Amino acid sequence: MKVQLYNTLTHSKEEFKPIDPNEVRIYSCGPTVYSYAHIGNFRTYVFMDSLRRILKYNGYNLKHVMNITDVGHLTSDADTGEDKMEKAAKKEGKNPYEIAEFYTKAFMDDMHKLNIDMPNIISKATDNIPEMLEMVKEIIKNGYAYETSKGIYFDVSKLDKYPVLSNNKLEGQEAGARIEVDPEKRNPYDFAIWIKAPENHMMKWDSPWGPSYPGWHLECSAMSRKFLGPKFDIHTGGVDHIPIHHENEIAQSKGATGQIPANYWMHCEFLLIDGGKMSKSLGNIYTLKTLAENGIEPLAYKLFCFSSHYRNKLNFTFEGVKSYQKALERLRNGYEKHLTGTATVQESKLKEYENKFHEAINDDLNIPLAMSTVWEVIREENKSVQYAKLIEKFDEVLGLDLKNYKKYQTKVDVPEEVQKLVEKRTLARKEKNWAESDKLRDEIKNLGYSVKDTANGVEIEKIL
RNA sequence: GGCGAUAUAGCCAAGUGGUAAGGCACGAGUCUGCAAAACUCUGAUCCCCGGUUCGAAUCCGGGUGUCGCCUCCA
Repeated sequence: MKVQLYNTLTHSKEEFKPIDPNEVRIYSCGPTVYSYAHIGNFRTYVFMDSLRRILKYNGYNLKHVMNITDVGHLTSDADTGEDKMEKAAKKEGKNPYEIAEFYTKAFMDDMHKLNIDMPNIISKATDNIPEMLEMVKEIIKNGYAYETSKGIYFDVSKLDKYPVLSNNKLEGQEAGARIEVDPEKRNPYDFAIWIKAPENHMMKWDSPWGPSYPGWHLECSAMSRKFLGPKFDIHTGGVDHIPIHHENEIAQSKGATGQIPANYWMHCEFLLIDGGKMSKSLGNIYTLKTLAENGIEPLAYKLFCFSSHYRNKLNFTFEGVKSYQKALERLRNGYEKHLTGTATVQESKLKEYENKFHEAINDDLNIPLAMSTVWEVIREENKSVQYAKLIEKFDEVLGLDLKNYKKYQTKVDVPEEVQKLVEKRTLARKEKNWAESDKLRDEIKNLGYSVKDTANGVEIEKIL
């Protein structure tokens, strides 16, 4: 079955054809590890996860690289701001390497919680400085860069075409409207590929231009070429990367190798919060931890991401994400029911569901549509292990870890006080003393726990 | 000012020419001492106006609203 992917480069859906039929080569822009990643960041990694899993589902082998940005990402694109890593380090009283290590680990932990299928190569920018330096030299040699007092700048006017991804018309933009004009720059859109370090800069390396450090965009160009070669298949990132980061990455690669590094450029849309932008001033930058504090599992957030197509904005609300916490639990329930089912299902019926699912995911990752098929199978009246197996197969793409559903069933530590009340209530119920039993239930509720009488005995849950 | 996206039931949303997937909530029911949970059932003609067409949520034109980017951001 053909895989269709939307390519930002051509603004259209295209049939996916890998360069090497035996191995799809992918590069994904990874995190800048200067603070905890938020749920908006993770939407993009959930998208990356789906892409990986869908390609694998279609039988492709992957060689996939993701970078960890631990240097050179400035707080302003005017090449005047502070390095994010150093800023965070200053704030937390640590050195930049400690900051990077700490937040890289936090990031990996969260990725694991989301059951993200990880790229096989994950590499830090600071481990690839020689390759970057080499690329700077090539770009200069090829006549695409020049030196100023601040560093080495890429000359966008030397390119046949500068914005290739977006339709931004440079003429329509007012140079310096919002960023300072650097008189040494030849064109307003020229950007730093290599930056001369000020005296107090902590992360710096020797170079022909003295102690200095790389521009943010350079790492992706250098690392993708190092691990995947000058031309690979797919490049992923968030939509915000389109106008600057990916344009500049393409510019650098063209300057060094003469070609656009990837054939397909895929971008995940933003997550909105309550219909608007996520921002520090509104205090709505949520992390997986924030969600956990509200009783939302990481995998419920992942399922929430599946409610919308990756190229559409998705509106996050707590009400909305809670509904997927519920849905996740029902998904597990439904799977469990099939697991113990004894009905026999015709192969053709299974095939029909499988095709429907497969067609949806192959149509530019239409997971929201694919989910409707998943629910159809879950809700199938005839409970059958065959359906359970089919759901397991679907979960190879979804990555909701349904097979291990038991692992996620809430195990709460109940305080002794509550435990005693529960026992008293069980006794009262045995004696059919409903008044007493209901009174005890209220008392337990006041302590923050709810009791449910199920066929298998009493279940206690912490009220969130 | 430039670029772009979007407008589908209470909420989140899929669907790009043939009479609207799915999830959650609400309501009803089964079960239960009651409740909860679980399970089943139930709902929309698709922002407005005009056009193309045998036929449009789906194409075209106009309008209105919302949102994003153009500054760091996934």
